[in-house]
Amino acid sequence: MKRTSLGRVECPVARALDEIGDWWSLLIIRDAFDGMRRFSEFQKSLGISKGILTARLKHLVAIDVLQTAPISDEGGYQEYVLTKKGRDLFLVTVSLRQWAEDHCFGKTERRSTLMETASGKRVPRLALQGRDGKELDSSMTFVRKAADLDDSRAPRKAGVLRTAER
Amino acid sequence: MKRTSLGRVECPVARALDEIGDWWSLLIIRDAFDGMRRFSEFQKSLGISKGILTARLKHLVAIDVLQTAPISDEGGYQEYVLTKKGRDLFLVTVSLRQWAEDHCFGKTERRSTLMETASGKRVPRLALQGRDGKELDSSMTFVRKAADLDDSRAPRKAGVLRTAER
DNA sequence: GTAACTGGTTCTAAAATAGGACTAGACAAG
DNA sequence: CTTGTCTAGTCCTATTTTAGAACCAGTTAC
Repeated sequence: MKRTSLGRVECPVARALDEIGDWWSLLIIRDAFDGMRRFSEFQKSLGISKGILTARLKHLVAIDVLQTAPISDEGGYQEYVLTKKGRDLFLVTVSLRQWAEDHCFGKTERRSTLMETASGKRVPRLALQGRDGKELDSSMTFVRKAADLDDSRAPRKAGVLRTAER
Repeated sequence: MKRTSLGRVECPVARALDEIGDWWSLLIIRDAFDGMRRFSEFQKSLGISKGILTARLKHLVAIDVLQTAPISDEGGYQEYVLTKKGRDLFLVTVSLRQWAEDHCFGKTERRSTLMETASGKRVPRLALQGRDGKELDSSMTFVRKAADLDDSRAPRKAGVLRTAER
């Protein structure tokens, strides 16, 4: 009973999770953003078992999120660095970080914070701007299935999104 | 050897993944954004086993991402709707979606697309704006550990982030 | 009333994980 | 160049999680 693969599904969210949605990948990527490069650095930071870390790093290299590079000239150890594809996960980590800051910490709990180097201040809120410049939320969008290419103004199939008030 | 918990870690990314970083949660949330509410809708859409779906829904209700509501007046079936905490995951799904659109599809592969209801056009790119209004990338930020509260201009501890060119 | 559907629970087998023991090659000191 | 330590893994076992199917009680449809 192999874990079901989402690699060939048409929903991009599912494909993303198929590649980096496992328990450890995004934490490894977060550490890579934080400057870590060596096997032992990741292992120490995450407290992950070596077997799992080996498998995860191999997978991330295989899907071109990380790349190996010789650590000095020829022959010695190697390190893992983010590729462009890996660096492009930055906004994913930022969105997760901001969500957790809002919802997963008690008022008095300490947390690490993402800072802007230039200003020395906290990074501003991530926001999705619509065509008119105003902020978009989920109720102002819908998903067009790949099959509906000729029907670009189709409303959300299931009707109005119903949500809880709080 | 229980899966290691990240619930009490100080890094918000880790806490977020502790709550919703498992194999199915974000897909359930994606479907909820897409208007799904009933157990059977989720089960059909995801092709997930009922036992797992039951566990995942219970967990999402327990952490207040979803909420149950009676489907008609008293006694009948119930449905699952997003709470505010759940709706606030919108940008997480958008960032994952845009990343996968860029990196996980062949040129000719069909994909579903997130559309803006007002304009009928595709939702614009998500962008993180710095204090000066310019777009921020990972190299222009650093993580301030909770312990360094009094040291807000500390540079990234591990030095310059090294990445692969491509 | 009966048939089908909904929303589960329970079972088994397979896969993934944690944690530790072990090891080949790199590197450092003398 | 010899010894000792470090690095980056591999391999093993016990436990946990997952997939998939069977089963079941209450609800709705006919």
